[in-house]
Amino acid sequence: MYEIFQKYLDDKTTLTQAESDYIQSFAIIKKLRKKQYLLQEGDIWKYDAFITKGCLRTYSVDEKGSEHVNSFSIENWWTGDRESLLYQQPSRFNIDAVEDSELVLFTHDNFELLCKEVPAFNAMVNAILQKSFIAAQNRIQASLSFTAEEKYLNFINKYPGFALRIPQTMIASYLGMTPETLSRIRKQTAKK
Amino acid sequence: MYEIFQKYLDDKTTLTQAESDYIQSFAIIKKLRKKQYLLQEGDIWKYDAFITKGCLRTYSVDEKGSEHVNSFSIENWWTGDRESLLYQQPSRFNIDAVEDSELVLFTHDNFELLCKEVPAFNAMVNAILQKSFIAAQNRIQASLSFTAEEKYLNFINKYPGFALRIPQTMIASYLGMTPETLSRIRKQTAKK
DNA sequence: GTAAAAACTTGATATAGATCAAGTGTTTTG
DNA sequence: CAAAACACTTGATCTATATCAAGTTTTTAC
Repeated sequence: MYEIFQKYLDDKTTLTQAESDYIQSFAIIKKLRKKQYLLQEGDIWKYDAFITKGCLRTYSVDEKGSEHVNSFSIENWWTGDRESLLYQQPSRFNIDAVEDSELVLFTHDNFELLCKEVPAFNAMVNAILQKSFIAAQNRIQASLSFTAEEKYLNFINKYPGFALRIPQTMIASYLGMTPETLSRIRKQTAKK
Repeated sequence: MYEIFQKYLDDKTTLTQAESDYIQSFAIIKKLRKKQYLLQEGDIWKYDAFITKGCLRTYSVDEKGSEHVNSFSIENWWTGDRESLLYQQPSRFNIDAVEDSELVLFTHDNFELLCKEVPAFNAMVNAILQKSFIAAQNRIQASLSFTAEEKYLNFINKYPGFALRIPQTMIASYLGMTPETLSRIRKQTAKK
């Protein structure tokens, strides 16, 4: 499955053969069965993880035991807990597989080495971080200014396809509403 | 007021005198009166802006005319609209001064030049972006899992001092509730 | 220094969305 | 392939927070 990551690199950067090989030398391939954890609350996250296939979800569990989905990540995107990684502190999140999935992992030490030694790789990583931040900003704005229905319409517009792969309960949680509310909204918008 | 930015740089990086001078050569000092705009919706944002004094707020206005505060930024922090900057598209946000404020601006072209030519500066910028992203993630989590009261308590705990400088109406908007609700929560929590 | 504007509080009422509950359909798994 | 577990729907009711309204306090600006 490394080819998919290689294709991603070729698309996002211009690398010499030596650089490509160097990057690949650090890659760890990991497969996850549906529902399998990549990270559990309390663990310290130590990787940078690229998804070549499947779908993962990042969520937290509050004192009442309710789950809150922070994000979904699918193939050709990255996942992990940056806060736990940066401060090397126990994670407040769980990450698990929504579908059978395949990942390319780098230990963060190796990843930082790559950033240092391969300028184009570093530039790519910064560009990703920029976009992640912008996406997070937009999510905050949506959560502040949209009604439940608007949140749903915005979601399916922004991420068409997600709705087909991810159980409604999880999408409802991601959007900050109950599954019942989402079910009613879907019924209502289907009519129109 | 450049000294405050210089102190920030000295604190966050190790620079040669030449590098320091180089950075300063691009700095633009800007003063803002309370309520004055730094950026208005529809404008394209072209700077990187560091606050040496005061407090700014970033907000959007929805179709019904309601304002939604996306963030506050105070001295020793950065502000701007990264989405507008990165894609050079009209901003959906307004940024204005909550108090009389002073900024150090860099045009983004110069800023990128600095990132390219001064590695320590580039590293600092990446570290800021990391932290900004983590803060945004945490804000999303809070908005998904907290009640109105928990949001307020989390806010004053995380940003003590903000509550004293920023009108309650704006804080309420930042927290995604009405001013009336915040007023009632404050009354209630004061009793305890 | 005073009038106007803004910010905050408090009460009454409304409502979007939550919760509880029960039924149906659909995967998963031994 | 059967039954348990899970996902979704629908209805009835509840509740946290919004909205509307009026009064008070604080800030702003000439």
